[in-house]
Amino acid sequence: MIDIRLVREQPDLVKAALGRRGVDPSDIDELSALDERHRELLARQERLRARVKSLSREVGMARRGGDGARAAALAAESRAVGEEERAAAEETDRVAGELRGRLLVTPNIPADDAPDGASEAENVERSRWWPGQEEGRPEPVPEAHQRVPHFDVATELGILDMARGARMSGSMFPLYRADGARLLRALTSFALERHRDAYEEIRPPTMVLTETLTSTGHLPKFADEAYHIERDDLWAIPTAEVPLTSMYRGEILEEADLPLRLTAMTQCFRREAGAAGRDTRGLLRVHEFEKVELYAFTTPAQASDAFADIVERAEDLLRALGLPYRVLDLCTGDLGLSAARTFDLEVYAPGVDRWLEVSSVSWVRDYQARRASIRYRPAAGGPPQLVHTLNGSALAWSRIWAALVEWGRQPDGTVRLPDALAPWLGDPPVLTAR
RNA sequence: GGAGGGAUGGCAGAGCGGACAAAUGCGCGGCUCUUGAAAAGCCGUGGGGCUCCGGCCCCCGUGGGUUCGAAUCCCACUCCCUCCGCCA
Repeated sequence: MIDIRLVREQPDLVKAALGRRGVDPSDIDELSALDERHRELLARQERLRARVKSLSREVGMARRGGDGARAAALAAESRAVGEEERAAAEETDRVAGELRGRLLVTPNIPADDAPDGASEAENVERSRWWPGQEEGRPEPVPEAHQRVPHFDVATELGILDMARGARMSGSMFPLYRADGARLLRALTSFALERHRDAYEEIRPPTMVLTETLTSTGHLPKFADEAYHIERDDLWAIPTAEVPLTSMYRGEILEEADLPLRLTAMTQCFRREAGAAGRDTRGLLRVHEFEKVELYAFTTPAQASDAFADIVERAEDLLRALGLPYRVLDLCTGDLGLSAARTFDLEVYAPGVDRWLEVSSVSWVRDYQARRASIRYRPAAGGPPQLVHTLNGSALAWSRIWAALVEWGRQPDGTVRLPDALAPWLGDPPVLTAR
């Protein structure tokens, strides 16, 4: 959530900032009006409440003083005021609920340096990398044997079985086999080991409460994108960001403990309701995939370093895997609801001839911390402050798997993988037919 | 799934209808004493909202209810602990 006080005190600033991402200024006016109405109602309710409390105290004193008649009269008056208060509270709650509902779907204020733009077409490419770039070699041109889509390579080798995955779960639920499954396992170990120096490894639950999914901003607005188990009212997580944010929900951290950095590999579940019919072949878009996430709770001052660190770690993995990639600075029109700034990392996959998003690193400022009430006690004293949260994938495996298989395909049809995976897949690491 | 116990501030733990944001201890911060430290003593120390800056209101797991008045009584739910059952 954005801070309602900012809306109250500097509505023009909020309108300008959110206008950059396409929010109608009248939405902000409505927020202001609801807020003002809410405060009026609250003040009225609290005056009544204070009256009830002071009358009740007098009842007690009168009774102890033996003045039964006076006590009865005061009690009657208090009861009347109490009824008035109950009615007032009902209206206050109604307006408060409406205000909260609006705030929950109001997007975050974009960072000043996030590029302006209306859609993904206006994202800005910040950098590009390919193997050998440091030695001055040109961008690689894929060979003919690398121009085979991963789903065909995988069928040849028997390492991915989408048809049988669909048999048990429906389409877009991949089933990896043999070396394909081993590759996935190797990637997770490879990444988690590399993050071990600074990030605590977590294995969180992957089914969460409604409140947990609301804290990150996925609810209420994007309920259609998530799987929901109705009987137990639990949601399948779309990313480890969701449980990790709630790890410290409602807590006050010590500044000395910040930045607090976590990493987690989890299954990620996405209904992809808005993309039905798109990218239905292979691994470009699936309902379930594995991803290693990096996460940080920081003070505001630590946030930009933490952001840079997550981006650097995602890039480091891609370089170690030898995959050509580019870094996109998302324009205001393409930012997710909670994000103030986001860098997407995309790898080029020669078989499908597409850039694939394999990481999205976001600085959320205090937007999720306010929803989740996660604060820190400043070392210098003073009241608790909201933390900043940052998250990023490093990395999402299904698309990495596809890119590795396409780039690594050799003329004989086997797949040569980067040496970085040798500890898990043999030296040299090669995927062969099942 | 069954039986029982529990949920209070950073932690431990009292409070069981009336000035309770809540004893006490620990922890933490400041001060005194001391060459310094320790010990001792004194003082302070939860969060949130609104405010005409005087204050006022809310928060004792969550949500309802009873009452003039609820941390305290009633109901429901959640979570934790112990035992039994079942189970990867």
